[in-house]
Amino acid sequence: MAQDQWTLDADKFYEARLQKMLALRARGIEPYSEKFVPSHRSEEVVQRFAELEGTIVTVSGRLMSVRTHGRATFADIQDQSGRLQVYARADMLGQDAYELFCELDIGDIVGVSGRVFKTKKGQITVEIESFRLLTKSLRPLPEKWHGLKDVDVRYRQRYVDLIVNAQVRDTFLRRSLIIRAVRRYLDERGFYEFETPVMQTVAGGATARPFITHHNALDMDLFLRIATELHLKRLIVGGFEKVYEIGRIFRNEGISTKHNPEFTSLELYQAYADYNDMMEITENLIAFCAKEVLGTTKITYQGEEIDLTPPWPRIRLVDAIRERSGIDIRADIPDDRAAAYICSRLGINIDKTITKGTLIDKLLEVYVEPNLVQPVFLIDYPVEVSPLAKRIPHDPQFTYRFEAFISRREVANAFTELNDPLDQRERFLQQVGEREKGDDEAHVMDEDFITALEYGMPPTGGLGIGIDRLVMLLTDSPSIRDVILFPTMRPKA
RNA sequence: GGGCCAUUAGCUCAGUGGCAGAGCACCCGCCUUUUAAGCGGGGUGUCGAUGGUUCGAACCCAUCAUGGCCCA
Repeated sequence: MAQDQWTLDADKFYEARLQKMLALRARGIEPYSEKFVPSHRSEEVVQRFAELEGTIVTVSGRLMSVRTHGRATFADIQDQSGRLQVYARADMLGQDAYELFCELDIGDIVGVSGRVFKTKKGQITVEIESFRLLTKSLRPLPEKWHGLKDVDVRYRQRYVDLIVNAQVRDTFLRRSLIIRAVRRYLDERGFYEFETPVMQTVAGGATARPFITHHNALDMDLFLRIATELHLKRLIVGGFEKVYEIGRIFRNEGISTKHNPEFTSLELYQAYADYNDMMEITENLIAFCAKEVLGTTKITYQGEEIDLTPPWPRIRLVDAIRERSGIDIRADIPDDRAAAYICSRLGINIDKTITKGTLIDKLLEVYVEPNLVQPVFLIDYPVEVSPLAKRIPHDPQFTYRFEAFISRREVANAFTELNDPLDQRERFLQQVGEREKGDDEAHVMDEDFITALEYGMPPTGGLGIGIDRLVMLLTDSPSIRDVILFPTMRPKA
């Protein structure tokens, strides 16, 4: 790393800029200036040209391109809202100031004041009367036509990506707006946002491998959370009735276009509700976000039209699997032995131990998911794969659980929460059994959570939504790395 | 974990065994309403790294590194 830095520092472009910066300072021009107060954003100057024409405005931003014509120069400055053309004339600024302006480099951050006008070609422009260098840039920006494409550099140096790729800037602004919309939707409906521990002695609430860290003073290992579920339900036990958390989750799994080791989830819990209420929240919340950010519930994702308008159809998981694969979960897979038989019959390969649960996951993945383009709720999941969901009383091998799918991807997972402490213990023990059989993603025992349930948790509906996947959907992004600012990367050699 | 592909100038990319290339960026000169401004001049490089083959390697081989796509 130090070597890398040294190599960069030896860079010829850097050297030239550094000398330029030092020369400015020697002349009494501070290259890292202080507070500067613009009167308008560049976008405003363009949008409100009719009223601003002829008036003096002050704008600030990064110099993105320069067109010099001898005694006059055009340049584009870019602030968060966009780009604005500015125009510097020697006769207006005076010889010294004009020459100083010409010494600016692309990438420098400047503040300018001047009169708003329109050029012969109709370009809205600010004719500079005064300007100040606010920050000298010592590194050259990528070129103006093709921008920055190298994904390795784009992710590692996202700041450069954000400077030169307007599309990327737009995606992350939308991400922020989507999360704002989620909060607004929930806050307006009486939900309270809480924060629960990221470091836990037991990482539960999902089936996934956790990251391990170490607390020195206590000399003990801690796990980074894989879900917010069990703590939020403790809050329901504690008497809060509508709670949610938008937070970072960590899962020690592979990295792909759909998986980043750290990602953001929304989980919410509502006392005295059930999974039907969660379905309503899911479809309305996602439709609300789409409307807030895109102005419509009819979106295009990777070339496919998707209509998010509620209500979304509800299909029982058993029916979906039977319809697509011909396998009837109830009749054909009574136990793990039957599951193994089905696997060999269908030629399905499962890299984990074949159980009823893993086979159902596989059938879902292979036969059902590829067809789920339009939003749909698959409901009533088998108890084996749903250790925290309440059983359906008249059909106890199944639970009040659903997953919402859009564009072949799971975007929400929810259930009527299991609040029977005895059944919960039984389910945990079942999971511990799976773990002992070698499934290191099986759920762990959490005695304190059971104790909480023993104090009594009201009937409750709970919902989890993957924020990153939602953002991918609403920004038409093919990879999760397009919606995570600083995705996990190996260090550059 | 496996397969395939990529890595050449600041950026985007050509270059498949014989002097290291283009456009933009950058540097120098000219140019007062341009806008992928224009005109003239200049190549600024550890060809990802390390070995090997060869008279000679950016190019062929091996290993490694990072990234991408597909599979598990």
